[in-house]
Amino acid sequence: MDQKRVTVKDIAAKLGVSLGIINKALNDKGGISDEMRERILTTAREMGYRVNKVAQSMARNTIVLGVLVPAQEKDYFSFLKKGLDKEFERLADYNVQCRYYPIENTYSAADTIETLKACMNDKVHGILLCEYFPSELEKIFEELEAQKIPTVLIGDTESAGNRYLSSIQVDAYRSGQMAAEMLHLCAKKNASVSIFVGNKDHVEHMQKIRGFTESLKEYGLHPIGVYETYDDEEIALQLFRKISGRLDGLYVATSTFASIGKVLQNEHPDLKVICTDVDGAVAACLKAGAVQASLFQDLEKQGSTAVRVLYEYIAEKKTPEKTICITPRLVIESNLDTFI
Amino acid sequence: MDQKRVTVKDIAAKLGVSLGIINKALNDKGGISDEMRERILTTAREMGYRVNKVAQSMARNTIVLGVLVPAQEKDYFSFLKKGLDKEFERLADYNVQCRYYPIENTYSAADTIETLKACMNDKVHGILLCEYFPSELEKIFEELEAQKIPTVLIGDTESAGNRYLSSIQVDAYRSGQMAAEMLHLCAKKNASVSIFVGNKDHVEHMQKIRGFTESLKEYGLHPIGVYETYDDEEIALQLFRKISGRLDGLYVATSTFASIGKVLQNEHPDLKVICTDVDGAVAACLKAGAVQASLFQDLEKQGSTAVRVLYEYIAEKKTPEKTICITPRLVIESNLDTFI
DNA sequence: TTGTACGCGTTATCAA
DNA sequence: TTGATAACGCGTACAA
Repeated sequence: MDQKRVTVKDIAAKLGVSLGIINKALNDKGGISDEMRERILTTAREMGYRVNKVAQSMARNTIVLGVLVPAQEKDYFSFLKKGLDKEFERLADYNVQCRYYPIENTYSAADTIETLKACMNDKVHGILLCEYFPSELEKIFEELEAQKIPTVLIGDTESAGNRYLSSIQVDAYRSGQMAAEMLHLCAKKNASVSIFVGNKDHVEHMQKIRGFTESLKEYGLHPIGVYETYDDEEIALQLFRKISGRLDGLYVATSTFASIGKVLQNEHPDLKVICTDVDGAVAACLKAGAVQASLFQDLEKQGSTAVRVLYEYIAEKKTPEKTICITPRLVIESNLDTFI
Repeated sequence: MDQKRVTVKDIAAKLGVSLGIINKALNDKGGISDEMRERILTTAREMGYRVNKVAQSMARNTIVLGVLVPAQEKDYFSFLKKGLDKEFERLADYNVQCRYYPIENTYSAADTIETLKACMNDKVHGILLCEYFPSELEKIFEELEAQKIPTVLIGDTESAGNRYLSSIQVDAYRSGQMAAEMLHLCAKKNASVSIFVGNKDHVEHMQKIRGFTESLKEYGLHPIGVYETYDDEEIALQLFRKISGRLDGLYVATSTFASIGKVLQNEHPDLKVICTDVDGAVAACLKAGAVQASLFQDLEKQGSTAVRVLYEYIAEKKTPEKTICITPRLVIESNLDTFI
């Protein structure tokens, strides 16, 4: 740690060649003889050369990243955006520019394609896609691949085939497992439990259901139904009222919890409940003891991870995992304040 | 986000002055008229200037950080060191050097003072102290303060008076609270519970005791004793055998758990146990269901945070919190693998 | 008090 | 295929 780092200059001096040729060798560029490349690479290795990323980022051309976002930002999206902005903030000093491209209607294939084309026209070096998107996009993903524009997805990957660099996701299967384990810990033996999701069509929710029900077996808990709330508070409440009588434990795997939370405190003192994420309703119920725990999905981290992964691929040729899962974090009353 | 960042050059050009004077104004240096400073600072603000840290770190002199470590590394220390090294690795590109100073006997005031003096002789810009240390150090801390060498402590702060920049600690009080809450969730009502710590003299352990016992009251759990294991597996086991009969729940607030773990699985199926950190024994018991949860103290994060805080103070004049608490993370069986 | 010039480690451009 | 040189944004030493 004490001695100075080896620089390209040191290599050039040792070999008696110029800096330009060193750069070509180190970066796999053309216009250099095989012999020279070999010579440079071996001495670089011998001398323990490692590129200085800071200097590198100053010298190279600006990297431009295009981020496709929904034009009408939904509530949950603000957390994601916070993560994106935070990471772009950090990368600003690294000579990285971010360009946001709002999509009018994220359910329209035409809108999405149009926006992606605009992105490509602007010659961005990488693309970030942060919403569910329609299924007729195969063609445009082919085009992106042909133009070697790496694309990182947040969430759903269905319509992208395999033509994306990486996707950032909630570790949904594990969420289900953790919820089941927590219910196992705090509910009575052989308890009857249930799960509420938004929509079974959603891959993420299906994984939660799988993780949950598979773990239930191991813990000897009794599943009594999977219910879809369609993320509607009214529906959620009605479903809850219908089944709450024979319920010992409940995993609310979606953020639609407020309506249930209200009746929970007074009417169902013995019901054990695991929630998802942390909003005002969840926090209140945790404090009141009406909810035992919640699984914080850390959207902000998803956002910052997505940006970082894309940047590192472009700037440092680091190939990320095809699927990056963000592990949910366990929230209970006594660590609640660290999540707000 | 789209347009280019304002640089010192831009400010100089707009004002028709030189770069040197801009620098003096921005960095509170002498040899500049008040009027000029004012003029520069206001236009800098108007133009939205923000320093480019990357360029800054390349241009300035190397920052040298001294790290005092125990010569005989104890087991737990390797995790801390991992965090230190990781952060130094990251900062290497930022023109930061790290110099390790081993202390022969960390319980000897003379050894510690000698090492600190060596550190000062080398004109380090900041110091990191990562071990408990003796109590006769007030003088040397005064000297450090006089020489304006910022010092960050990891763990104990007793002998430093108030003469340190910041200290990084486990959030011990909260650990106690979280353990109590977890026992409340999984043990029966009015359960009798106990806590094992290493040593009551240790501030950190006292805080855990406080957090634990205070929370017990709120949850209606019955405390039946605080026990010191002196981090000795034998003692821990003996204590455990003595009281386990009348115990419903146990919080093992120190890493001394292996011996208890062995007898736990067969002999005490109904006892609820919360552990600290994750080693082989804890992992095995979590998998077997003999331990319900553990509180991961993230030593690695403590290490990296300490380095980062010290660096940011020196390089960016960012004054950190006097005490930085690392919140423990809840480990259960289904997220266990993410902690190893 | 202000200005000038050079250096940090790398990339990029153009000439040889 | 190779070399020389100018950037990138800032700090620093020294000259004016």
